[in-house]
Amino acid sequence: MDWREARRRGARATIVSSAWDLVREEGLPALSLRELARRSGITTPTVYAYFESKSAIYDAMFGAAAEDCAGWMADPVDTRDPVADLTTDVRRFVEFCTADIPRYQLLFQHTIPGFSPSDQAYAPAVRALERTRQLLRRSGVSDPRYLDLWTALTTGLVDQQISNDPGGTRWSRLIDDAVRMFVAYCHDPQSVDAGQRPASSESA
Amino acid sequence: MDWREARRRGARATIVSSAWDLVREEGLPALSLRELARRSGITTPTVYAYFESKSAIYDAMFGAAAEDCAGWMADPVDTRDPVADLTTDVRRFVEFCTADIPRYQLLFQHTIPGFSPSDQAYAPAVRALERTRQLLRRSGVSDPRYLDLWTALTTGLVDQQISNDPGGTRWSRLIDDAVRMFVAYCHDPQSVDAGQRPASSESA
DNA sequence: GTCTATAGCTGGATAGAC
DNA sequence: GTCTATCCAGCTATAGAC
Repeated sequence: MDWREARRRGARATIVSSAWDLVREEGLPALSLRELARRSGITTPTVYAYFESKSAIYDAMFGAAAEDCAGWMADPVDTRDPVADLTTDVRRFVEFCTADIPRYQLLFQHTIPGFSPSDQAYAPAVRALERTRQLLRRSGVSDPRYLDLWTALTTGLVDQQISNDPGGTRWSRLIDDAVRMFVAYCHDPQSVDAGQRPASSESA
Repeated sequence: MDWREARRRGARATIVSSAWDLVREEGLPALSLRELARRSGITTPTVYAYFESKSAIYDAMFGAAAEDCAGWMADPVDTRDPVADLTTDVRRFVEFCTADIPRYQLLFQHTIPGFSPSDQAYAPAVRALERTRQLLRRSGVSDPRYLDLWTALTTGLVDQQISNDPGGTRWSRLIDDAVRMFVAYCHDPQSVDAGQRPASSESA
């Protein structure tokens, strides 16, 4: 392995780390190359020695965050209770997302005007989704429609938690309910009509 | 009613309308007072004759969009089938959100750095939520926790539809499933364990 | 690779004449 | 209320010496 290349990677990683520190404090759109250079102890042109544009920095930040996400979610959860494993998985996901909102915005919302991640930076997210797919399979859910329903449910919890109760637990504490609701329906979607119990009171 | 005041309101409304045209084309963060003035047929200082700051323009835009939302959702849905009414309501909501993504971003995501809506601009959103609460009640759901679960589920569908399949129907076509899943669980949350059916195949 | 210096542009907001 | 003219600040990105 080339030492020069290793040095270069290290310098890039330092800049990306400073960039994350910056946006955590100032917000995702507040990333500026001047301030980034200042915090990294270098000057703006030097930043361009490592990244060809601001967008390339966002891409490297995206890649690092996606790796963090994959690592955070990767711990084994196999307790021989598939539903409990699913619950653990969502809990981890919600914790990961709510712990760092700018990171969530870059990874899962498309809030930066010109930026979309490269395939390389996006790869860990694909792996994470595949892992979720397998967890669902072990719980007896394999219909791809239900995988979509699952991602809607979990990102909805995260989204509401972040948007309407940042730092709180108003939605994250609903994870157990959400998972049980989801699994029950996917296991027996037809049975729901039998349980219908329309309210008789109150109209218009 | 004062004619001067009416004129003033009309001019303000024109500017706000131009602002929405602009962000629909260029994206929410691309709103600039220069371009807004140009499109409105006036100059930048004149904008300041009607709005004291850029943030005030965002606030007026928010208020207009919130009124649009309330109006869009307000049509009666009473078909004497509460669950069908709920489904109609979600369908309307998803259509409203996906029809105009910058509008969705301003209303429901908090993506503009310094901006948060005034209480006045926010009021229609409160009314809409109250209406949803009543619809849920008519379906036999009154636990506030389940209202939160409901908002998570519906915004999750919108969020995934916009983020991962803009212009498509990959998530919006799951609305029926989502509503039935939700109602079934809320009507009988305890029954779900009975339906457990862990998959025996496949491990690690 | 790293710097100084700066180009080139766009932004929000204001002064002051009319 | 509306304009012309402008201030001042910030930004990305580059030129060119070392």
